[in-house]
Amino acid sequence: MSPSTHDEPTDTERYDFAALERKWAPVWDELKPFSSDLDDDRPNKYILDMFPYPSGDLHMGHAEAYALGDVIARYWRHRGYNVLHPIGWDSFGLPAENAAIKRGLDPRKWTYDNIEQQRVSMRRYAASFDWERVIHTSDPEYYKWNQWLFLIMYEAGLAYRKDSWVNWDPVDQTVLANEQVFADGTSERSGALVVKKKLTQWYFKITDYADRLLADLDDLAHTWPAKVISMQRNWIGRSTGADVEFQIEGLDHRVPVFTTRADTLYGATFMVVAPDSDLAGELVADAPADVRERFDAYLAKVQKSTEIERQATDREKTGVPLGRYAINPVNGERLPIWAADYVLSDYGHGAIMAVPAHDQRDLDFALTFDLPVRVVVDVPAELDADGAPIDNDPVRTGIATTGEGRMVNSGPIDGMAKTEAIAHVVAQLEADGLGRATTNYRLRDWLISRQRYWGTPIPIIHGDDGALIPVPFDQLPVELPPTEGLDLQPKGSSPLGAATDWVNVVDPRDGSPARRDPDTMDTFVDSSWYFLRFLSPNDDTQAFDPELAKTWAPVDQYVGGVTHAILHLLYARFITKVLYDLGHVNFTEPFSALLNQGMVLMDGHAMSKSKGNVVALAEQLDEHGVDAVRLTMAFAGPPEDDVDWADVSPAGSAKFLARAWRVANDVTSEPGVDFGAGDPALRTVTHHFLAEVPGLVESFKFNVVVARLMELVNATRKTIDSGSGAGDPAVREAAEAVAIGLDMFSPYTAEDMWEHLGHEPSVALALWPEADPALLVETSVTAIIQVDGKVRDRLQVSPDIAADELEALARASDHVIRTLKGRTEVNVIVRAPKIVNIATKPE
RNA sequence: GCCGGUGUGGCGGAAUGGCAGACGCGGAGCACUCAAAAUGCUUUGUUCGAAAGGACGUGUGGGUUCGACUCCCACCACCGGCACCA
Repeated sequence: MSPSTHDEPTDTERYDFAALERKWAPVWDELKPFSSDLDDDRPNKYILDMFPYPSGDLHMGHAEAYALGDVIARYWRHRGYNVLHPIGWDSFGLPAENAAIKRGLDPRKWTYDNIEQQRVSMRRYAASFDWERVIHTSDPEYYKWNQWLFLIMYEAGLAYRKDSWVNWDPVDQTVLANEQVFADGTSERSGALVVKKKLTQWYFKITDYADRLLADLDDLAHTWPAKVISMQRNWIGRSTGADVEFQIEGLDHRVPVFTTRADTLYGATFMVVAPDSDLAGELVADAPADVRERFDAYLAKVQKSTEIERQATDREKTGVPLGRYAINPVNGERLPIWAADYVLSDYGHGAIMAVPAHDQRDLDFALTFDLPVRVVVDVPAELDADGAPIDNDPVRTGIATTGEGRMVNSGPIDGMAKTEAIAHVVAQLEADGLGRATTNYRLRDWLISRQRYWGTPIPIIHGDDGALIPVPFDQLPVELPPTEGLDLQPKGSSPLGAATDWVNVVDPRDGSPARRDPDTMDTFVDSSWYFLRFLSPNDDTQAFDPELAKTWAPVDQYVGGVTHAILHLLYARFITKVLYDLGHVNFTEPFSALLNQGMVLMDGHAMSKSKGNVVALAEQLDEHGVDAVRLTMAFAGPPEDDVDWADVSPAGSAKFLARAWRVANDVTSEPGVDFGAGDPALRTVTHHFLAEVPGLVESFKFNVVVARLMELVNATRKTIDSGSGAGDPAVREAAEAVAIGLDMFSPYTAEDMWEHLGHEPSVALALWPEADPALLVETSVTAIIQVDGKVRDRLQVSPDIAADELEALARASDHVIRTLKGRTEVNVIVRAPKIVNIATKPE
């Protein structure tokens, strides 16, 4: 039988989530309960969800993130805070451009159509965003300020051009920042294998900030996930050591190398330079033809190899001798110089001193090419099962010794331990002007140029003499030209270069012909400061209002996925420090606290079309309702854990919502009734709930909050059905607490309950009721009676029972008497009123 | 290899050093129903026992403590980051 032929009750006794959504969405549209006036006198909270990229409609991942962020935003409103909870779109970027190319459309259309679709879905999803502060990074009114940011950084020397080996995505036909290349050498965007190209590009000088980006992580250690902190530390990759300068025979300047093991300097037996470094070229410049040919052939081979091949760790060492010699500054020894690709041109100085005895890479190389190995650290040998020392000679074992030991074969530092030896060598080098203590970073400067259309034009004009001329501030924005007549097809250079009318300009200095920079900025520039734009989204005189930034920024709580652990979060931290240094903001970190939500999985796997396990959000919403889906996201577990949709029950959530809703329906007492006359047992449950939930929300234990809501609903149901009944004021008090608490998770249901309880919308604006301390005092507690730490009895006692009285009660327990039989007491612990523990031993 | 995190019922998960398994899913039974759906009630860690009542139990092995899921040490497994970075 089809359900539609049923005689369904049409009255209000039936919970109908779809009807609630239809009923309340228009009321909220009218009421605008989440529009924020930044000037009222309540305390501030800035709650920010990472803004989405408009790729199609919202999916389950968005649903989780926005459900969790909304719990926090709604919570602080209930606590009486003035909450700023804005939303916008990160709407520049490659997917729009690629989709446009595929369909022959303008990327604008694809982008803004998707934004509209997502906007409609978000409103249905009832995320409590302030819809009057929406920003799109692809609006000229927004990206104008990207250009402003670029220009102030250029003036400060923090934006610069250099010719360097860069990561090139052969599919998207653009360069990428280091952060956008995965460890396996593939592009974060297209998945293509990234190749190296030598190009002149724009960079932001993030390396100048490496130390501060690292040090300030300490301040975030308690409010950011440990995982993100650790990933950023790894990425910055600080390494302390020393620069050592080597004289090269026949060269008029010394060559520095970086080492973390200055103590092993006496063990250096050769030097290696990166084949693609300028130094290598210089060293072979006037080499004999045979050396030169070998080197050129090697360099060509290295440049053809992919990042993956180069990084294979068990790869055979390769290299060529350059026929040149370096002089060891501490003992004057001549060290042959080789070129080998295990040395990287863009780390340290692109050259190393090789100490094969104590560095595995150098040892592998030395053994391959039969170079000398000299032990300078006497590392005590480990003992085998019979107590005999195990041979640890690097040449015989092929294993470099890296442990602690005493220096040998090292002249004046013989006998010293590592730390002392390093200090001694560095001090000597400094005294001789041949070296110094220094620090290196894995972090590289941020490459921001992109050879694509759909991004912020770089506001620079190239004079025909090669001069770089910043576009004057009053001529911003440099707007993107229309796509008509432009071929957006990726071809290795920016499509903007072909927009003749746009790219050809006059040199502001003398009126001669000049060209605009044809590249656009990495879209991570857009998102590195957007949190400031929300404070004054329509300001056309400045990027953001510095006064509002003082009171509202940094963001109190940022919510988003761990995918941006390095990329976006590192860039935003960097740009914030730049804005601080340039006097635009008075803080140095953009996000005071960070919550990473987990992923939504299906059957143990990330959802993907190829796996065929995609759960459609729209279908879930239609089947279970917005409120049930949001509640399910929060109840599934700790927010930072992944949610497997196969393991959770939106139907169960809907069932609970119906139960909660019926409780409010059943209430018969009038609004404003004196709760004091209500059933004390239920009131105690309610006030424990009111007291406990704030701490739970503030420590992100949303799943426990939902459990507490369920307990409160169950207790209320029980009071209605088999206790003092629906007219008890305590039932109303409990139902009101449920409505306010439930608003954080399931606002439609909560709003309807609130109305049934005789209140005006919106429940979202209702203040959290204060817990009455008098009701939190227990009149009777359960004391645990243990023998040898095992529970033997439970006694209901007064909370202020005296210790000796409790002990006496415990000893009177049958269970205790029985257990003590045949044992001798050795100790008694009494912690009244909670516990008595009698420790015994056998007689 | 280095760094970080996590290990609790059939499942998702609770638990300021003090009742392990809250809350829910799933299962079983019952009520309502001609029947079903919906709803409600009971029950549900393993194991011995007819029951009363025991024993065991939070990855493994130690330790601290009257008392350890919780603190310390060592190890194992899984997840994540970095890795030819000198």
